[in-house]
Amino acid sequence: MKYSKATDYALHTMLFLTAATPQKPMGVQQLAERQSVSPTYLSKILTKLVKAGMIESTTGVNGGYRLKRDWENISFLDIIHAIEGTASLFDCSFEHGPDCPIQKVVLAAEEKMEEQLRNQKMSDLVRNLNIVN
Amino acid sequence: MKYSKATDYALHTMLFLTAATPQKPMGVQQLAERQSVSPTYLSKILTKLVKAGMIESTTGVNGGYRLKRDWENISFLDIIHAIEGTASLFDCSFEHGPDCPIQKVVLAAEEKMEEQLRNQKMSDLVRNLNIVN
DNA sequence: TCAATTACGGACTTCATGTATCTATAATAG
DNA sequence: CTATTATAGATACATGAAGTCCGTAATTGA
Repeated sequence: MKYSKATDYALHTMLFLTAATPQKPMGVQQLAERQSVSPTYLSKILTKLVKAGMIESTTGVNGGYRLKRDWENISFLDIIHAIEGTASLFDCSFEHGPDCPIQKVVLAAEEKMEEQLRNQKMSDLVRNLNIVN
Repeated sequence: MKYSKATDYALHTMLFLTAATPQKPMGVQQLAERQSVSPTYLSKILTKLVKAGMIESTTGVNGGYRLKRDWENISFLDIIHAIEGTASLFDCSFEHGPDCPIQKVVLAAEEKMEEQLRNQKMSDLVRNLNIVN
């Protein structure tokens, strides 16, 4: 069980955009080069972030991706959910009613992890960084 | 990102064995029927638990699987690690030194989840159950 | 108006892994 | 010796991740 590389790309891109906070949008070309990933693939990932409302995109010359207002409140969990989906990481496939005791335990543990990821904002992380990336 | 069905099978089997605590070992045949899974497949899963030292197996007639001593201290995390492995669920594939701030955040969150799973013993769960499975 | 630039979306390929089955082997009880 | 049971290897299949290719749409600047 692992988070996908797409999540890795998304988190790093968001960290960079948060640290940069440029007026001008940044093209996927430059963003892709920083992570040694193909632009078209990264584009697909960033489109998910756009649809989740975290960033906005503009086409045409000088277009690209830029943080939206409220960017200071974007958490790790927001980004991860946008890429991985919001399904819980355990589904009891056994037939013993709706409340499986095992399911309850695992989901409670997962909730602890999500609580941490929800409390950690990207903007907080940038604030504590000297070197960027 | 999801826990595998194998983990689901392993957790349920361990819960059942813990609740049953039989003198006689229980054959994979019966264990498999309870979960509607093929015996040979479940066998492969249980072999992992054997190698992890949680249960022991005996071949031949009246053979099967049985809990080992110290079974009262087996945690959810022990079982999950035996099946899924112990690798962390996030690896930064970016090139910026050994300490990636993103990695640190995600791993700290994962540690919170593992802490819960480590504290929850199977035997504790059984103690609070009226109906078994 | 035209051309260059940029994001978006669909189809597709490739590869790794989970899930599962089948069969042969080894060990043990009676 | 035979039946029963776990173990291990080979194999097959489905699914999803990772990534590519190409056509379309929108926008800017000349």
